[in-house]
Amino acid sequence: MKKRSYSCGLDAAVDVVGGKWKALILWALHEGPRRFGDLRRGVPGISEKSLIIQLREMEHCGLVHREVYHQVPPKVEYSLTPLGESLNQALIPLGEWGEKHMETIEAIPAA
Amino acid sequence: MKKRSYSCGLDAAVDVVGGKWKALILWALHEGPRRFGDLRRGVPGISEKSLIIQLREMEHCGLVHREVYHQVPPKVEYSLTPLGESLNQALIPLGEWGEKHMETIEAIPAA
DNA sequence: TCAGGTACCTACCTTTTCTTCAGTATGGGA
DNA sequence: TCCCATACTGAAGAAAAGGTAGGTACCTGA
Repeated sequence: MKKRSYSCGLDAAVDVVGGKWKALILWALHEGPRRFGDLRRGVPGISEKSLIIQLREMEHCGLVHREVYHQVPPKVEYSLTPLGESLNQALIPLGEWGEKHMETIEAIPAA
Repeated sequence: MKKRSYSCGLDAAVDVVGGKWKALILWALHEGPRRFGDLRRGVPGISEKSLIIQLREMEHCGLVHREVYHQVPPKVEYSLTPLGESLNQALIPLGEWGEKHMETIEAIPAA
């Protein structure tokens, strides 16, 4: 969250789910609660540090819920809140678009 | 475009439309072609430089079309390609989500 | 002759984001 | 006694993104 006022709904949504990882993390949670280490493996390429930061921010925004089990070794489960769930629904068409045009996208030259 | 392979469709879509501005620019084009200066005014807060860079990248990806009119003073129109149009469609639910939850989002404390 | 308007480009700098790597706490098992 | 696994934290630095300020080119009209 950086802004306080938005020019449109998309502006607000991008502010919340923008960045390199948030959408992917949200997506990785859509089948139910997952542990930290499990999430880390489920979002290929992310570093521990980034994952934690993103999770904290999304928790702060009310998108994900964090449940600590006082065990040794520690166990923490992350899950979607209803708000996170609704956002995830809104991301489905975007995911489908990417799926459909993935070959086109991959064929774009780097330079 | 930074990656060559994606873990899922959403990953690919985020790679294409990620960042602070691309989604907003795409959105601003959804009613038809717009001139550079017009776009600049239509995407509040963006700097000239960022707008140009984003437009170039999206042109490169085949999302927008750039039409130069050889006039003085110069006139350049940007419009959506069919691919850009389809991506825009996929962004609609996200925009609606943002619209619906904007008050909630704005109420999130900064710290 | 000279400012005006449009669509840029370039250099420089700051801010933000991401990664890497090292380290912490806990208690069970070898 | 020491190592293991998990879920973190912190420092440091690189890389990416963004902003600012200046300049270019062209023709028009004053």
